[in-house]
Amino acid sequence: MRWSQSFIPTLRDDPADAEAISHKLLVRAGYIRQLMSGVYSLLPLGFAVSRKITAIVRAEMNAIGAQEFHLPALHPAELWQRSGRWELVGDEMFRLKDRRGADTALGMTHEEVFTTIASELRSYRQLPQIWFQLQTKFRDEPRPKSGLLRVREFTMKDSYSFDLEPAGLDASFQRHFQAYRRIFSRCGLETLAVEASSGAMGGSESVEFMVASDAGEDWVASCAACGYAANVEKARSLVAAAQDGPGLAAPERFATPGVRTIEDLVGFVDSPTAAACQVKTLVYVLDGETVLVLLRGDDQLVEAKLRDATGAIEVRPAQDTEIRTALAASIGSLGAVGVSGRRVFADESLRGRRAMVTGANHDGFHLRGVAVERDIAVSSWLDLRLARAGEGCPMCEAALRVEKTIEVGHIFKLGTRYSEKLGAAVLDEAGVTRPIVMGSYGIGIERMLAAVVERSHDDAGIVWPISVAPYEVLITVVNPKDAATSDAAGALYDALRGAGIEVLLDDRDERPGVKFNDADLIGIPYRLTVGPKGLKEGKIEITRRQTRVARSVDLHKAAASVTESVLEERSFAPQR
RNA sequence: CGGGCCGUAGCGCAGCCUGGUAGCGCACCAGACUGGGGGUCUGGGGGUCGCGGGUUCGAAUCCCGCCGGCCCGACCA
Repeated sequence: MRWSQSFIPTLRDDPADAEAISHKLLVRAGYIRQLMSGVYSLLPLGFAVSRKITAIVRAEMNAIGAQEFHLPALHPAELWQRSGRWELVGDEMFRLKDRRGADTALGMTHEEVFTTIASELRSYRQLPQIWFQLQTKFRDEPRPKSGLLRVREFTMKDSYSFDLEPAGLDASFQRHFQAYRRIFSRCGLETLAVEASSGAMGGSESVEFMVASDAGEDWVASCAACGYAANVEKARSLVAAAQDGPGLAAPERFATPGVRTIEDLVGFVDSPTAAACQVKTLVYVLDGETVLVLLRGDDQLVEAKLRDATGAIEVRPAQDTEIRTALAASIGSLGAVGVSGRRVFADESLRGRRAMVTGANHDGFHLRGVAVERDIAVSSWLDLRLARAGEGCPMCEAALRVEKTIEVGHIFKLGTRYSEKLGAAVLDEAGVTRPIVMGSYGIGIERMLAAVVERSHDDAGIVWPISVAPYEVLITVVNPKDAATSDAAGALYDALRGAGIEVLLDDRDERPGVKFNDADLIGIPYRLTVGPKGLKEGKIEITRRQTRVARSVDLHKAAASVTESVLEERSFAPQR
C-alpha cells in the first residue's frame, strides 16, 4: 500500500481524556476512532491488526479440531428466557423490540444459540464437538473505559465444547487451555493463567488468561514459588493466627461517641483498638434476604466470593433504611452479637478469635471482649476476605504477589446447565438420554490488540511484534521528488511485495522528520530508509523498530536481506 | 446509580466571570523555497458555539431543562 493513497490519519496531539496509553497511541497513530461511549471504529491499520490476530486465533482453533460457525447477533428473548438469563443478566444486555413489539436482544454471548443448534445432536458417537465463531458481542457496560480495553461492542472468539462425560469436558478444556497459550504467545503476549470466579456464567471451574498491566482492572494474586495464581475474586491466602489475650467472661459495652469507622475506633482516645482486633459487620442483601457478613476490621469483603459461596444471584450492600430495620443501629455501631433469626456469614479468619471489639447495635456504643464463636451465632464460616500482597500462598506458604492485569481470555467448564434447560441431549452407549456436558471459551480480540500495545510501546509509539503488525515493512522515501530515490524505493517495494512481504510505502510529500516520527508512531517492525544520501553510496538503511538500531545495506541486496529477516522472524512464532 | 469535570473548525484549546462583528495552534487547500528526525514564507477554505426553551434591543457568554463525553466510585460474564 502507498501511504499517499491510503487513510492513515496520524495526529500530533493526544486525544483528550484518554487514560490508557494504548488508547492514546491507537488514536494518535490512526488505528481507531471513537464513535460513542465504548464503541470504536477500526480504521484500516486497526482492522489489519485485528485480521492478523483473528487469523492466529482461527489457525489455533482449527488445530484443536474446532469448526467455525457464524451465528446471529440478534436474539429472540424467548431463548434467553428459557435459559433463565433474560432476567439474570439485567441491564448489561442491550434489549430492543421489533416492529411487532416482540422482545429481542443483542447477543452478549452465545451459549443459548449454540446450545439450540447442539440440540440436533442425537448420539454420543457424534461427540465430542468443538464449535467456534468470531462474532460481535454487545454488552451495555455501566462504565466503558480505557479505549478498547472496556467497550460495549467488540469482537469475541467464542467457542463451545460438547462432551458426553465430565472427563471429556476436562479434555476439551485442556485443549483450549493449550490453544490459548499458543494464541497469546504467538501474538507476543505473556499471559498468566489464573483460577477465576465463574460469576453469572455458572459452572464448576474457570481459568482466566491475564496480561500484567497497570491499565487493567483485575487484580491477580500469584506465587512465584509454586505457580499458584488466582484472581483476587477467588484467591485464598494464609494469614498469621492472631494471639488474643484471655478475653472477658462476657462482652462489655462501652461508649464510643462519634466513632463511625474502623479507623475512628483505631484512633479512639479512651480505648484504642487495632483494626485486626475488630469485627467488621456488613449488611448485605442476597436475592432479597438481608444477611450479616463479618470480617476482620482490616480486611475487605470480596463480593464475588460471597456470591460464589452462597449461590446468590443478586448481591448488594443494604441501604441505610434496610440496615436500621435489621439491626436498629446505623453504620458505625453495627454488630452481630446477640443477633438471631438472620443468617450470619463470617470469614474464616475470625474463627477462635477472642477479645474482639464490635458495634453494640446502639449508636455510639461498642462491645469489647467479644469471643466470636461464643457470642455470635455464625451460620457459615467462609473465605470472604480480599487476599493481599505478602500474605501466604495457600499451596506453599511463600509470600504472594498481587498485580493488576488485563483479562484477555476466559475459559469455563459449564457442565449441563444450558444443555438441560435448552434440551441438548444425546443417547449414550446404553441407550440412555444424557444432557451434553458443555464448556465455553472466550477471547476478546480488540482487547488483545490493546493489551499488546500496553505491553509493547516506547516513548515514540507502538512497537508491534511482527506476528500482528499491520505491515511487516515500511519503506520511508526520504525525498519523493528526487527521481532516483523514488525509483529505487518503488523497485524495492515491488521486489518485497513479490516476495510475499507486507509492505507500506511512505511516499507522502512530507519532510523526512514527519515521516520518521509517524513511522515510529505506527510501529511497523522493519523500516527501510531510502534517500539520496545513501543512494549516492548505493546503500539504504534497515531499522528495527524495537531497537531503533539501523544498519546500512547495499541497495541491490536489500530486498533479499529484508525478506530473509522477515521470514526468519515470522518463524519465531511457537509451533505446536 | 452517586460525586466531579467538559461539550466552541478535523484535533488540541482560548473566549463565558463582567452579554455587543467567533478566535489561536496544529491539520487542510494553492503557490514558492526546502529535503536524513514534526522546516520556512505568501495567500486561502472551513463554525446550526451539543440540543431545546427562557431572560434581553442583543446570548458562545446569564437562567432552566435535556442530550452526549470523560474521570473517580459503585457495578461487571
